[in-house]
Amino acid sequence: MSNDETVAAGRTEALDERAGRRPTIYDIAQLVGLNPSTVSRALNKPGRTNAATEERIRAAAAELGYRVNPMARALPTGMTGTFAIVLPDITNPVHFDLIRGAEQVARTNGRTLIVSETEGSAEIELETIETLQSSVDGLLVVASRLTDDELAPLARSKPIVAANHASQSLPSVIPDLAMGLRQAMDHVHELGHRSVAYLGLSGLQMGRTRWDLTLDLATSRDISLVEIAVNAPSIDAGADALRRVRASGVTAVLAYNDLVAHGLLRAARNAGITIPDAFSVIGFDDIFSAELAAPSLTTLRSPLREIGTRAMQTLLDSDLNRVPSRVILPLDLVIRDSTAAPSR
Amino acid sequence: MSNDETVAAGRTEALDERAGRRPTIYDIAQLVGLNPSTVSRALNKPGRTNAATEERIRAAAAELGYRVNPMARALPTGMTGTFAIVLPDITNPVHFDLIRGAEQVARTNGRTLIVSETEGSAEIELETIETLQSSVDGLLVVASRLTDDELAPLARSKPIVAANHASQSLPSVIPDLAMGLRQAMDHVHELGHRSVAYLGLSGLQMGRTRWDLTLDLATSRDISLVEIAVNAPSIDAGADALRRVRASGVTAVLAYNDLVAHGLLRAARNAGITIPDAFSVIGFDDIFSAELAAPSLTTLRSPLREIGTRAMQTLLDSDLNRVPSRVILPLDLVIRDSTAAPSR
DNA sequence: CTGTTAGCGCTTTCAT
DNA sequence: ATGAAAGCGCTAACAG
Repeated sequence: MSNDETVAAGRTEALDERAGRRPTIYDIAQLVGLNPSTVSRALNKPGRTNAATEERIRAAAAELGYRVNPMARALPTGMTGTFAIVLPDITNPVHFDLIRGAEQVARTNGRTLIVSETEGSAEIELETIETLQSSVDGLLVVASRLTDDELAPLARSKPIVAANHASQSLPSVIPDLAMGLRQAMDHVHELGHRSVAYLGLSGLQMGRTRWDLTLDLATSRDISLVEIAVNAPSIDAGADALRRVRASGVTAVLAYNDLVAHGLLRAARNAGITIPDAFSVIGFDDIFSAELAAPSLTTLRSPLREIGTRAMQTLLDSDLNRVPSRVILPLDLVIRDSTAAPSR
Repeated sequence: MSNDETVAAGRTEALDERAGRRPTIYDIAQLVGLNPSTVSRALNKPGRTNAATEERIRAAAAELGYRVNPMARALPTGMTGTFAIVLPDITNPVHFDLIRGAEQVARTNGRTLIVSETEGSAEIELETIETLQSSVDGLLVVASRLTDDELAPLARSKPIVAANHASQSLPSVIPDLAMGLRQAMDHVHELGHRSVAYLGLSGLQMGRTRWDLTLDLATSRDISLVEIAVNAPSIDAGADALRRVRASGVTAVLAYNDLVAHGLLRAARNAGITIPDAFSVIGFDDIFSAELAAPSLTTLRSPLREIGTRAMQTLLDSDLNRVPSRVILPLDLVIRDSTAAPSR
């Protein structure tokens, strides 16, 4: 009889039909002779279906190499299983550790991480967040260029947590600046420095706070403080500042971050200036290159990775209408070779 | 009459109904009194709809703050507008520039980038790719731990391009190893070195190729070459190798990458050994810290960023059934202070 | 040029 | 415990 042939043809046809296509719960349902909704239940709500059928379904799923389609799931549930981290500049090593921490937590929780860069522009940041919002379950904004007033309304549709910068309206995870700066100031004070420069990005919110704190600490220690502006948190910007540092006559400088400090070190070396003889340098963050530099860099170690993990954790169990939490992580001074007693 | 009231009530109701919810094309359609499909057309296929209505629709969309839902779009089209980059270790600075390049190209093309780490495990990599596959339009695999045979079938459902490592079956973007290594060998040879160590990861495919190339180059220059294995492409692994390097009696070493070289430099410094007096060191990649190190590192500069951009471009205009392209980018030796003539 | 209709893959009531 | 049916937001024939 041609019965066999028909069956065989039917099978081949079915296989052909889904050639290339990834199997769906319909394919599984057909294979085990059940309804797709049962397959869905079996796969996602263990226990809410007969143990034996659940087994059959799982077996069929495995056989077909089935993977759930997150997009299709996102539509009815509104849950995408992915989070986004948006930051000004992927280049900055500071952000790497932070991304790494966030990614690790996301991954171990079965979530996916989208990384997006804003080039330090507020408009791009706004645009990015709005675009991403329907694709994610939440956002991590790092060193945001947006104001609290701009961020707050955005956070009403999907949770947003601020990482590495404070926020009134958002949950945030930040390093304890006051603690760190106090240690830095104590250190230079004990070494005998009385004239210090702060190499900062005056434009940013975090920059301002840091300056204010530093000024208070300096004043109370009878240290004179000058501000020298750098226009970017980068190596080159730090190198550019060398002339002004020298001109200022200070004996120690607190750099906005390690990149800026690296730039200063590099420029000094190229100019034949020896550090810490000419002046001491303290960085911020303790990126991996800090200890490799010549001289190795005294710096405030920011728990970047932990900031990333804590921020992602906060995001994972965040509840849209709950009072914003604030996590403040300790900051420690790592003393290396770029600081010493002033030579004059 | 209560007509006004009714209308007003209706309006408020409609507004209430979509409170919190992001507006959809249905909301726009309702607002302008047209069919959702017309809205879809107006927004996506400019020209295929009456100019006036298109304008009205765009205005309404803007008024409501409409944003397309990529998930919803992905379902019927199969296009998600996002790509994934999967790599062994986000920590590795080498990957940063690569990510940065890829992200930049993705973003300027309106695409989103998912970053995923595999911890250098082949199983995790496989799992990751399979999971991600339905969420993306293509994958970028960096320094894959999977074999060509494993990768090839995966690449049948969504395009995959290999970055920074060669592949037979996949389009790939790689640095010109032969060119780079030749320069490195010429450099040490000219300096007078005749006994060199290669500090490599013997497990990896790329590691093997590099070793083979290096061996050929050494042999033809009458340089004796020994292999010293490091178990990870990391600073610590490099530091661990110091004893073996010293024991080998070589006068120059080619490190697997800059991290390994950094580790060696650091260990040497800690042990009071001066480089390049004791032995010369050549790194690989030219990550940003290479020039900051003490001594600054002679290294093969890999066009990491360009590898990232070219790979993403390849992915963007990749066609599932086309012969895999291969882009080979030049590699240059950057001579700094970690290499010098042998002192013995 | 615009409307109708069906469907992408999955979840979720509501029945049975 | 399982099935039937509707719907998430959008696109894509196909009609008109």
